[in-house]
Amino acid sequence: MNNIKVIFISTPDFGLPSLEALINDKDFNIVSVITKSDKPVGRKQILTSPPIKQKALKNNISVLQPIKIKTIVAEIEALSPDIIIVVAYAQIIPQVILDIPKYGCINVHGSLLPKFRGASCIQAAILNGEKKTGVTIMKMDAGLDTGPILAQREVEIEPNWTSGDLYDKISVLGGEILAPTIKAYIAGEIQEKAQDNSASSYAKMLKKEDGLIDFNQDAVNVERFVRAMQPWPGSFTDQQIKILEVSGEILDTESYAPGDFFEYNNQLAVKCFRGALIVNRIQPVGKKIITGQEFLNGYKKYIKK
RNA sequence: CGCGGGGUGGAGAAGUUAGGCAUCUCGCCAGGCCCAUAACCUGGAGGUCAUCGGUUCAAAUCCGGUCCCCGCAA
Repeated sequence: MNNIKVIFISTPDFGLPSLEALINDKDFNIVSVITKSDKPVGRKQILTSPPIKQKALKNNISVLQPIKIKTIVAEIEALSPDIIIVVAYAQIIPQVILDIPKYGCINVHGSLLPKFRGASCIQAAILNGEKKTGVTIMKMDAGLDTGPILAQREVEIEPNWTSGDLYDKISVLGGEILAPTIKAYIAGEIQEKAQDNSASSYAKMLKKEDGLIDFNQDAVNVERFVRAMQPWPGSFTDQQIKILEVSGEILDTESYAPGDFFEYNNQLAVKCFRGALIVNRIQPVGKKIITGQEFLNGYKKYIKK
């Protein structure tokens, strides 16, 4: 099997390893890449292309950037793809498009389905305190991440990993297994495995305000939360202070209220509902990222005696 | 010109609203205390207050220009 006509749909750099894998495999012929429109980015609001578009153009692949994917059904039909591959596109693909390719639409998803369906699957795994998660290649159907599974690969979650770390890992892993899985699938060598809906969970898309830390949680949960919200949306207190990195767990801190900053063994600590955490890196709004010790030295008004 | 915060000894901050001696915590150096110490005590060095200009008897502080950093937004 060679010269498989592929349309690749993705937007963020999460999809880059997958796109690269298809580009480097001569059995695939990428007839088009579909991604989101260019957006103004940064403080200067410079119009910037999605990373996927940049990669595609560098490899002379034509790029489509519809506002709504529904508007280019005819174009997709005209390309007569054998298969469509979707990696983190942030739009629902309508049934009319799912029906176009002979071999259907394939999705690369950043969790071990049926666990953590939805947009923030990676953050959810850390937030939930999972020991491992992974990547799933599945056939798309009308539901949200409900289609039959073609392949999965597991990743151990290291105790200090942020969502950013895990994201990188999973995106690379997805790129590694994508091409072989699709070839095996087209060759009819894969038995599709239906998802066990009773074991499913759903991780809804995060918003900026979801990064507000709830110090009425136990320290162990707050620590996971801080890692899960890194690098986006970040974790912050209601005092306009971002907390970037915490560690450890202190148990004998009865005299403070949840959310209080205090000094503990010459280090900055923050009280949670049960236990407290050492704060390693912190950032008051409008200021640079500083260490807990620096915060202790300079921001005395925030420190409870 | 998308909105907003900031630049003060080596680090992090206060002081700017209302102009009037350069302040605090930490670090550094020296000495002391101690069996000993990252603990404690005493003393010391280290500043063109980002930068350029203006107002004033007097500017970190008020006015104008420039450079740089950060948050929001994406």
